[in-house]
Amino acid sequence: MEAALELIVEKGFRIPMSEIARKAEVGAGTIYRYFVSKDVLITQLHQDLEDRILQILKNDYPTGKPIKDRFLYVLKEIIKYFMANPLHFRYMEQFYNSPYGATMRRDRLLGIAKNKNLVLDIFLEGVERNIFKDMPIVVIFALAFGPLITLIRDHILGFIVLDDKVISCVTEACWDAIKR
Amino acid sequence: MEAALELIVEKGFRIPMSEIARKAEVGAGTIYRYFVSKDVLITQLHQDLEDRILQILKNDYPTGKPIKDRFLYVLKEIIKYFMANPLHFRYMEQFYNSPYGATMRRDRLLGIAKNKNLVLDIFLEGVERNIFKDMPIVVIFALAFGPLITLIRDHILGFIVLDDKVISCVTEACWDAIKR
Amino acid sequence: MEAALELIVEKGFRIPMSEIARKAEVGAGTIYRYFVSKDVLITQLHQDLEDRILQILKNDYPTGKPIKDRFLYVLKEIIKYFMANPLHFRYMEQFYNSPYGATMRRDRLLGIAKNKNLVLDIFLEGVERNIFKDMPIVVIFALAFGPLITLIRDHILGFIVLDDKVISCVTEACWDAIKR
Amino acid sequence: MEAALELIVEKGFRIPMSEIARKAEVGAGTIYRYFVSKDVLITQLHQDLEDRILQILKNDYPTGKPIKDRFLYVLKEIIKYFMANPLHFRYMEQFYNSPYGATMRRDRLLGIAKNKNLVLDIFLEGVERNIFKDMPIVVIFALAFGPLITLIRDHILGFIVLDDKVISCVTEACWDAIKR
DNA sequence: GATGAATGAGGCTTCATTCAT
DNA sequence: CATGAATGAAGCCTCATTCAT
Repeated sequence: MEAALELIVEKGFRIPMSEIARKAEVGAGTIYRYFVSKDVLITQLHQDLEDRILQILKNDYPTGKPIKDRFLYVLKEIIKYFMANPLHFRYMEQFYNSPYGATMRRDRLLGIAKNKNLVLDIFLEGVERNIFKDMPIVVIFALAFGPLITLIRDHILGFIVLDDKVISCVTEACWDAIKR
Repeated sequence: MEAALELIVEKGFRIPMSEIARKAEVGAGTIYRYFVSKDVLITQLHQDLEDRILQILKNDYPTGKPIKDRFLYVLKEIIKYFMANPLHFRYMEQFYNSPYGATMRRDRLLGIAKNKNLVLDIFLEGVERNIFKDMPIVVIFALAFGPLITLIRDHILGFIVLDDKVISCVTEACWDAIKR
Repeated sequence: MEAALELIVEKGFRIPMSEIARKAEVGAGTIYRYFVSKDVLITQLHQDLEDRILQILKNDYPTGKPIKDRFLYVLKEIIKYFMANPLHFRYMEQFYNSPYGATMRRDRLLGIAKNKNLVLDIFLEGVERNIFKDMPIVVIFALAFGPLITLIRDHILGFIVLDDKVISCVTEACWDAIKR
Repeated sequence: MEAALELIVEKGFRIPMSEIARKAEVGAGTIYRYFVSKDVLITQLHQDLEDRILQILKNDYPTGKPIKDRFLYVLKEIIKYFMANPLHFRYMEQFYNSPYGATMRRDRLLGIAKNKNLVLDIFLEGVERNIFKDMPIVVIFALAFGPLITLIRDHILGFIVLDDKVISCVTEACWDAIKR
């Protein structure tokens, strides 16, 4: 999976299985003992990455703290995760914008929708308590997470250095965008 | 190109040339009289779409109006364009997140960076005059356009209806995110 | 199909498509313009052979002649056809005794069951008019055609020369086996 | 061998060795401690089945009885054996009509030719004493055993029920076919 | 002696591209 | 200029066989 991750990020899903095998230093057939097909490998890899991110978000989640704290925690954690794992980000991006991700096709890009106990709750609470602007949840989502994706990509491509100061600014700005 | 656009949006770049030819009701070889290769067809198609969007932004551009007016104009125009041409949006998304778009790989997703006379000017002006927050231009970009991408996708997928009211709310929220 | 026939008879269904292509002096992909898959090629080839045999049986069929004449005509015609086309016989044999033929799996080996207007009629008439022994049609079939298969194979393998005299003897013997 | 028999009958020789191993509840490599290769396994299995049939024919063989008794004995014994062991019949059929059986390719289908002391003797005696029609031994073979094969297959496929009465009829009919 | 994970040659099939008509 | 049949390189996957444990 490591080899697949690296090669797919570098060359796209068209990478031949044989090349993945070579990079992983195993025989071509060996892969098929663990993944029924190329499609399954690709989907599985996505699943794994998503699970990992969700796990990270759950660790140290500041349950009970004010809503703004929790919101900023999630944003920062996601930014930090993808800064530390740029390959994961690039993989997710490719996956969602390809026929492979076409089936799920939700804005689960950051594993958000699935993680109902954490992120979704923040938004529901924010809307109910009139802390957020009066907009559909989906729009709140877009305002809060949309910039992150663009920004992380820019960081990975080297167009910007995301230091703590910038991260603080940006996450605060996202808060500004959705707060009433 | 019309046939290619529709098929690629539906099935991805893996669509065979022969199928594009069939949909276009021409012979398989005919395509090669107009495009040297499949790659060229795909790139050309992207180029065409990008040019069209830029052209639209230039029409009725409110030169001379206040910066906020110009900012909102650009955002709304982009939203309206992609709402009217969902295939174009989906194509662009696929293109950028694939090895085809890997060479340019700038955040030219909306043809913005290229259009230096319009959009970039707005941001430069906003930063210089201390209207915007004190952040790198790239970050301003992300805050302003990131949500749009997510939102347009949601609209195309049917998760939300973008009526004039929502559009106004969102674009205003983007303004909130970047304004000081 | 000619190339496939010869190679399959010689080496079995395991023959690679690439080899069939080479023998047919076409590119490997060309076959797939005419047959969706190897399975289809194999099944189609069987179908064609069967149709040809049925066609031959219909030519010069002695309608109206006594039942014994018609019976002997069919047997002899089949023997003569396969003597003239040994590859066809060998192909049919392989086909029926393989998973390919498993779906039909009837004793249509000689295209008999299908040809309801000719052969089946003979048997039905023979049983009704008490000319044949009092046995199920299926058994009559077996007695009449079973020996042919064995015999034709022996002839093809060179164990016996089927001249007109032997053919007459054998077909008469088949008649003896079923007549009351 | 049991597992191989069942699987090959069901799915043909293309069945993977690994599947045979699984059905036999042994490791994939274990098979190779008893059979050098897949080909050897397949051939050996055939050999075993053939030997078993020959053995059965020898038991209770009515040596010394009239030729017709001995003839009918052999036919009935074969029918009974394959009715009791339909898998064996199907295996033999597949084997002979495949490249595996191509090397022997004699009409040893029922292990007859090999069993010179029993079956062949009957035919030689019948011809010599002018009890049978004046035809080559091979033809006599075909007339006597050809129908059996067809009939047993029909029985296994469920097209007919071979009760004692039908068996008697058929074997008598075979006798009619070859007797002068 | 048994195991079963690993191997990699080889098979089927796809499809971008060519070129004779 | 259009056509579409032909091509064959290249990709995915299978499976007989091996061998370290």
